[in-house]
Amino acid sequence: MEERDIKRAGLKITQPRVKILDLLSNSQEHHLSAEDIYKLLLGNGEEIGLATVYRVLTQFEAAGLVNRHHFEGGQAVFELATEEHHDHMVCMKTGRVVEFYDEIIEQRQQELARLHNFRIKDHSLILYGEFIGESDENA
Amino acid sequence: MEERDIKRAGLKITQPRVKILDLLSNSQEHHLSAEDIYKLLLGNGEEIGLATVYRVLTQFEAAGLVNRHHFEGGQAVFELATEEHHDHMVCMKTGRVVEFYDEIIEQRQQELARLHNFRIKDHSLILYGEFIGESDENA
DNA sequence: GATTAACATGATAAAGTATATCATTTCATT
DNA sequence: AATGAAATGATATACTTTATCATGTTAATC
Ligand SMILES: [Zn+2]
Ligand SMILES: [Zn+2]
Ligand SMILES: [Zn+2]
Ligand SMILES: [Zn+2]
Repeated sequence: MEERDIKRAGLKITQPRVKILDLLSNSQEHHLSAEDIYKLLLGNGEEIGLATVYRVLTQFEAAGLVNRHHFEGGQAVFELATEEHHDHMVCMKTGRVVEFYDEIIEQRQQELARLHNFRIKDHSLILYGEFIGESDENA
Repeated sequence: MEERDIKRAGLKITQPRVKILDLLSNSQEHHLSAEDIYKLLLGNGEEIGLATVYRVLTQFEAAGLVNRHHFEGGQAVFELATEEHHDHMVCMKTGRVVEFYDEIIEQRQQELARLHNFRIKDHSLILYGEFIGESDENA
């Protein structure tokens, strides 16, 4: 994701938009809440408003540049939409997020939808638990 | 679910608790938000406070009497925990909720967890879309 | 490069969902 | 019925997100 993509979305290339896209592209943990992004940017010495972060993320989502997920814990998290579709395992101790994709599950969803005369537009599969043998020291 | 279950949970049998349990037991749509419950009870002429509804639902959840789900749309919804585990399809037009259970998906989740050294404590699978050939007249 | 109109930002207000507080009421035991 | 413990409900507060709007920025045009 780069400036090209912002323009392609019909949005002006502004500092806040570029900064947010850069952060999502380069951050180690790439599932970030709006507030995470806001604080990380402030920590980097950038000037940005929280309202702008929320607004831009919503615009990016509408443009298909980012995906929004509702993990438990109040705040939605965002990630770049560069990767293929995947679902998530979330560690309840450390907050660590691992992505996975399983063709069998995806196909069964379609099959179940068909059985119920349902057309799937989107879905959310989140496994909550913990990684075995992992401490929560860096939670 | 009945008064017996409230007592079993170590809670006093009070009017608000009984009313909420009755509503969840007898309501046509049994996935209700705290505010749904509050307004339905008020509509029935019952006197109850919104804070009590939230408090009681949280207690019921902790006691395993109800399950909480985070469908999209801000408010969490609750349902009695009498049924076996199931997942949900949610119509984005009408709000209609259909429950399903698929052994293959459940087993694949376990398998994927094993592959990632993950112990599943809980999971959430929600399919969003629409039921084919259904209008949104009573959305 | 300057002009300019449209667009974007950010401080703040406001909305929406849920929890905390606490004086009063209800429950359940004696 | 008396009584202490627990629960209620009005309200305040917390928390996440969106709306408002004066000001600042972008990008197209000259
Ligand atoms: Zn999936
Ligand atoms: Zn992801
Ligand atoms: Zn399931
Ligand atoms: Zn259900």
